[in-house]
Amino acid sequence: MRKSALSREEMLDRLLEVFRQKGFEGASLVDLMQATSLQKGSLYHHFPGGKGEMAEAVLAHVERLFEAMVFAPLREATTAANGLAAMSRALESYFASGAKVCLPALMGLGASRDQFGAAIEGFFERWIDTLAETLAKDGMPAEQALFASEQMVADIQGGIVLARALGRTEPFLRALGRVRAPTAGAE
Amino acid sequence: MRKSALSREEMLDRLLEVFRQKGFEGASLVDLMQATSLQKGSLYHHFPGGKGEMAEAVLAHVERLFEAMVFAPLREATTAANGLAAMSRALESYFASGAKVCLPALMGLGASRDQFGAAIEGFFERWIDTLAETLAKDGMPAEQALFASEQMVADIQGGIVLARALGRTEPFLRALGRVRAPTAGAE
DNA sequence: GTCTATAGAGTGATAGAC
DNA sequence: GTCTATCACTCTATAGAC
Repeated sequence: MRKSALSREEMLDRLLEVFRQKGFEGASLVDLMQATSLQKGSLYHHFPGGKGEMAEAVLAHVERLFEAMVFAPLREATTAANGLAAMSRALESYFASGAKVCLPALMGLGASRDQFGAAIEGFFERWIDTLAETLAKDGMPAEQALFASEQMVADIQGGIVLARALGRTEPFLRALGRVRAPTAGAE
Repeated sequence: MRKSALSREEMLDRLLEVFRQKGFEGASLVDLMQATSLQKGSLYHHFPGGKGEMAEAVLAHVERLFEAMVFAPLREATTAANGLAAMSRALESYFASGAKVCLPALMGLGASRDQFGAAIEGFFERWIDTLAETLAKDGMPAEQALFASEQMVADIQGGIVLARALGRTEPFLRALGRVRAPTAGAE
């Protein structure tokens, strides 16, 4: 019984799902145990720091997922339009068309911001910066690209808020549409 | 029978502040007692349904605040530009320039959405609808006004998310700026 | 034997309800 | 203030791979 039943990746995926659904304060150890099919002792073996260390690891996991799914395609795109299209596609599937929440945003709004501020801040800074570099590929001045990127990320996050609040996915999908066609709204 | 030390309005204001800072799950009865200077028994006298009823009452309170501070000025404005300026001013002070969170948004993202979905949905629907009617005053077609309103609310909510996440108020203030000057971004 | 992952009884503290 | 349930967490034990 020594081999790990779950890979660390799979474990983090399941923990992420619990935190996304219940938030940090709302997620109990029992929830986390059930999601991973692990007992308390096993969870504490992997995360000696308890719930806090789990959340920290999950936030790092999310940033790795974004690096692979969003940031890398943005960097590799040759034109801004291509990059935006790739990002839009990735976000649509990652956020399940607006039904699923952005964990760094959720934790940033709540009280857990105090404990995880650095990871949350890093996540959004990296997103906005990477996006700005992509927009600069079309010759947009650096400062303008930064503002446009901030607006796009804000629009997307607001789209998720509205989609969740209204119980409809359209607000999120329309926000993605605006990002894909920045003729209206990016400058 | 003693006179209650706090008016109901004042009580709701203080409860709101706790829920804004800690979220629904994160707010404990002790937190709520301290914020209101009330004992458990007194709190349960005012809200027999416990924490859930407090949150319900606080959400209704927030909608009343918005009605007075945001929706009414929007309705009374003679031009869209005047309405947007009034809304922008009200939001800047209500959200303390981005340092304070929007409770319906926070609760909509978290698990408390299940319990308070109706109030959260109503809040945002009302906001978007009122805003769309204001934009229609300048002759914008109804459907376009609805999309533009949704985008504005999304941009503002995203601005709050980013302001909190990054620990800077500028993303929120810039979102308000875009709302005030809808030449870039509203259509 | 050692190391690693799983397991679960049991701790005190605190939760929300009444 | 009193209640019980649940909280996050500790500790010790065990099973199997090396």
